[in-house]
Amino acid sequence: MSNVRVRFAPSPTGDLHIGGVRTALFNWLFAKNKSGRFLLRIEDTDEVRSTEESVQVILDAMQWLGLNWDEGPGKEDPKYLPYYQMKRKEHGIYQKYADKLVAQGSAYCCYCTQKDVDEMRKQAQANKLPPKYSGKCRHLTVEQRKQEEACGKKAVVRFKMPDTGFIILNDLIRGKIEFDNSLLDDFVIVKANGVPTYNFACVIDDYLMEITHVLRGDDHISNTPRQMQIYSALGWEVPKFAHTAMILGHDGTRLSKRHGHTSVLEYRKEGYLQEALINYLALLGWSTENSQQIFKIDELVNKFSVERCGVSPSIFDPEKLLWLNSEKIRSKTSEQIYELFIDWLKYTNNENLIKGWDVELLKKVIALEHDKINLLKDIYDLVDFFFKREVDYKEEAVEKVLLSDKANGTARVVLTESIVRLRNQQDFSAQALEQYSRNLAVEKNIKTGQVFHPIRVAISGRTQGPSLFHMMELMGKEEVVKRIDMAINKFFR
RNA sequence: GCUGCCAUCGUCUAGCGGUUUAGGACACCGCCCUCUCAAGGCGGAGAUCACGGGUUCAAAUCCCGUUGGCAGCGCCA
Repeated sequence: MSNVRVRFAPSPTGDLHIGGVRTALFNWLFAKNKSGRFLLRIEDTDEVRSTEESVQVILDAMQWLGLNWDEGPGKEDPKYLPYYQMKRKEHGIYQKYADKLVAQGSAYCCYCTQKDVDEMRKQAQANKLPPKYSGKCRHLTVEQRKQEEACGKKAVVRFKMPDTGFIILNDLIRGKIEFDNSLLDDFVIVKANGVPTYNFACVIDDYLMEITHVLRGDDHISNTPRQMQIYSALGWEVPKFAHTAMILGHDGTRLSKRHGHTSVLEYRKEGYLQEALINYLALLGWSTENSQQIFKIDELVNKFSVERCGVSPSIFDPEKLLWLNSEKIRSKTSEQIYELFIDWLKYTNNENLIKGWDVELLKKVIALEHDKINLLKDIYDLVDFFFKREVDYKEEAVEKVLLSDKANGTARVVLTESIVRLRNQQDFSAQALEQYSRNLAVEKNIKTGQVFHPIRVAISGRTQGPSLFHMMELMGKEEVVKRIDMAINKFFR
């Protein structure tokens, strides 16, 4: 095992997003590829928006995706726990370092109100300067501080950014990026309520959890110089950073609700396979030399490298995801698809849909419809006519194949003849049935299609479906005859 | 406004100075297969490599600039 330690650190303020999954996936792949450890840390310092339910949803989603963590909630390592930031806060972890920074003069208490700060930012922006906090409270004397406290004001702790110099980030994906310190303001590291802010908690935890590599979206690039300054002030070694390009919606803007499904859960409900989502997301912002498209998870692990991550953002393409899903489904056995279908029904609370269905028959029908399944949710509509007592005759199909001028006469003859002859048909195998049908066509001097199609519609109610003769074989003589009879009664009486 | 990132077919991408009349994949179109629908096979269309300058014998590939897009600029993460 290497010493590589990476983490996925979601904030539990909603469902797990496509973008979040991609970040988690890259971290997971990186860890597996390097025989390192993948940790899950819950960044719940947003007391207003963080929820218990959201934590559970994220945990469930990660599990479903197979992005299992080596350390994190439920898999605590005594050396690094706890894995929830609010719990870590209760342990005084952040306060300790905030105090240290204040004591050594790298941070200070600030009593400015939200309003004051807004005003300063507006002012700066009006002067075409970057919106910065002015540093007003930087040099408060002990006296002045006491005075502010006496007024009942609660202080935030601000980090003192150097006024000069540059900080250089050597990004594993993008190379060298330079930041001008003077453009950055003294950002808050501890809020008035004593809770650490993201940039601070993140650094403290990454250090204490001995994170070696930080892989995250490039929307975090601008946070990096701030975080690096904290590492530096504390005399800590900076981890390696790798900023991946973001995933955008069809209009090229940051993926959000208005782009349709953004939550993993929605994809699960739609009947996407976990491996299809993983495979697709791996393709967004990462590629191999030969542009391979379809990967097994192990292959992904073996071939992944940050060096081959792209720098330009990519647009999420639902169509390609769908294609990958159908590919993954096609690569499974019908037994496996059956299992997945059952799991999906359970997950969506639809088990009653197939109540009373013959499981063995279902598996065989799935095999027959195999390459038409794009999503697990497609299966029901593809197979239900096998199991229903009453055939649901589609109006269009009946009109076109049974009743139209073109079909008129022959459809009726074919069905009435078939009902008698099929009843006496000894061999009900697909092969024999095909022979029977072809013979009938020759005998009546009509095209094979004029035999096949009416029978298809009579027994299934639709014009589309699996191989007719295999369908008949599976249904069995009794059912086929019954259905043809039903059709005759319905349309030719 | 400030700062940063990015720029190859509609989309995901290969490409790391000559092997490129720019390769693959999705989607699209056509043909074949065929009892329908799919799947599969074959083929097609689709990219003046954002633009403009350099560097070089040679540039999608290196450098500079321009434009455009996106992101960040919170006591959110």
